[in-house]
Amino acid sequence: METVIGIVDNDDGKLEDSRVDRSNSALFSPKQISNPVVYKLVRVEGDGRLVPATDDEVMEVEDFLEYENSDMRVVADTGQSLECISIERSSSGKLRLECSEGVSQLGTSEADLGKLNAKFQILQKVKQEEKLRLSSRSPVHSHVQIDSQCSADNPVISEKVRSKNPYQEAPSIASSLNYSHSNQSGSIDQCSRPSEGVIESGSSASAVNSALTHDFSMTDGEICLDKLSIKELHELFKVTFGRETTVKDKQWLRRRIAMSLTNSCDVSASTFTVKDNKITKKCEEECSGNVSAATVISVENMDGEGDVKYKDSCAVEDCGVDDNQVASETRLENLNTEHELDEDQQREERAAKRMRKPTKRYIEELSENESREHNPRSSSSNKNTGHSHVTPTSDIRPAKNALPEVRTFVTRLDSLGGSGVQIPCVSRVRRSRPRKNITSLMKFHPTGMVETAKLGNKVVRDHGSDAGSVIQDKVSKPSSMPEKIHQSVRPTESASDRMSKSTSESGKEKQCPVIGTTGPRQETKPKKIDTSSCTEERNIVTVPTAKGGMRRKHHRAWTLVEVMKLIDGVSRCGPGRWSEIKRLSFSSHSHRTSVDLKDKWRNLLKASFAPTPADDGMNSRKHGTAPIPEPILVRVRELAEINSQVPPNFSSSKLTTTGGTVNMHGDKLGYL
DNA sequence: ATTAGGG
DNA sequence: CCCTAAT
Repeated sequence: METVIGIVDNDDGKLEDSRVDRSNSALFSPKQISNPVVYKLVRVEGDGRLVPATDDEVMEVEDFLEYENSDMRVVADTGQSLECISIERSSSGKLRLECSEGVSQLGTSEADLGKLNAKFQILQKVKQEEKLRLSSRSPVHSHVQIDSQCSADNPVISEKVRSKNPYQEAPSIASSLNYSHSNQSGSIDQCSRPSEGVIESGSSASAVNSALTHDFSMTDGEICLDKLSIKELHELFKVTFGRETTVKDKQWLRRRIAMSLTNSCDVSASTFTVKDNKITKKCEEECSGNVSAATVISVENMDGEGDVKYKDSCAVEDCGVDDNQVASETRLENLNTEHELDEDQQREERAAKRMRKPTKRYIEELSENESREHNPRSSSSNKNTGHSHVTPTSDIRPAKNALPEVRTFVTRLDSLGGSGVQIPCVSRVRRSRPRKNITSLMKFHPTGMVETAKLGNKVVRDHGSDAGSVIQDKVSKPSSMPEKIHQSVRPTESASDRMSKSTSESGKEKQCPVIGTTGPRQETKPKKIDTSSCTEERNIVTVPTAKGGMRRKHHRAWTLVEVMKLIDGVSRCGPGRWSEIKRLSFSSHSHRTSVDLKDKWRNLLKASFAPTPADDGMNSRKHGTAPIPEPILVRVRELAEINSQVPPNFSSSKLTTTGGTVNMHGDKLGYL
């Protein structure tokens, strides 16, 4: 059996990584290849086609894999968010899903996961037993809805899924994992393709998958979590998210944890609806049937009224529509709240209680949250609270060809134009450059100026709050201002700015053409959501500009990993070839333009030659700016010398101190 | 479009 | 980081 993994980059479907068989052979050891499960990286086109990766793409992946130490793991770099989602098969044959925020943090995440895994392994047993019981007791609904992409292009898959024998034991359940991340990170679709005996050969892998997935979200997970005391939940939470929580709502905690553990998407509605025995069971079954079901569900809800679909996908006969609705809603709510976990339990609790119709935006956020643990997203959620339905920025319309229903497709009401035209929205892309707009408005429309100015201020404030306290942002965002304004201003500040820059404005706003009604299968790609926004939205500071305008300054601290990559790149391509380096070493990190690289290098140079960076220590760098390890500086120095980039002033004085390494290139040393 | 430099 | 001039 073959598993195809496609990673689609959010931005207009340009795919970030992809690989095909050949790459497999190159990257993996023979024995791994012989493994029944073969991971194939392909690019998923917007229309859902799977296209073999190009060499270029493969290279990118390789680069990435390098990082990951070549576990049998495929990592999809979301680019902007640096989110990594990997599916790894451990030696034990257990499949594990990982989601980490960034490469640099990978280690940590893994560790955490490891802990979690350990903790949950115990539970697994229980789970399995339970599963067996369940399966024998009631037939699992095999029909699962598959992600549109997969289903569209790979009918086989769906078929296979369907064919899966419900009565089989858990282990033999063939499941196709479908992860669709609507968020920026793009989506990862994993479809298992039954080339041959799906059930036999595939079963092992699939079983693993399902087991894995089920761990937390499913029955067992549920149950387990259910049984944990608050304290334990807190502990778990801490382990999971690396921070404490004050929330006392068990349910909430459970959901959070489950989501996180399952890589979010997988958390099925059941997770949330635990209370109801019935539901739980149903869910379990459903879950066991297919992980993707959950995902699908969420997507559907996004649509606005995805209930119908949910039903479809949810094979469980017991499930009442209401239940489903509730479940999904709840879930969404959670997602929504997620990002703000940090401190206010108040808000959290409130959110948990509140039930409101899911917005598309929520979904986006959800996905974002999933990928990135929590990210206090600026306000968007709150704003929407008021008028939940229309999300100015954009809506995601999952193309689910699978469903006949036309109405499922999401459309966005373009209030901006006031035209009231429904536009199927593809992705949330910058509609226009806010900054520019504002300025231009100010300049040209004296009348509008007031309003605009106000907006500007508000925006500024928002940003400030972003940087400062998230809470405030949310709470204080009355959003009394006309929605329109919000739209024009806020939306976008999202990341698109940078994204467009670095990613090549490919997407430049591809606003979807107005299409009255589209078939379900429409071309729009659900995935392209720019999740980056969340990433980018953080740390945005507005600084006054001489001209009276305000410019936004994003600050993303350079991680050690990035620095190392940079250095590596410089050593490979030489300084000055920033775009090259960008391509080589930073293809995955969408932000960080070549200019950024250059700047960083400049800084590094400065730092490396600066008066003994190390010694005084705390004095100079207490800010929390990591001191940049000597070795790295040394490396920089070396490179600088090699390229005769030695800063004017400090030519050699410090070099001597650095030690032998430098001397290798000796000619540079004045002393010699 | 990419670079180098200044701010 | 952002911006701009120079290539």
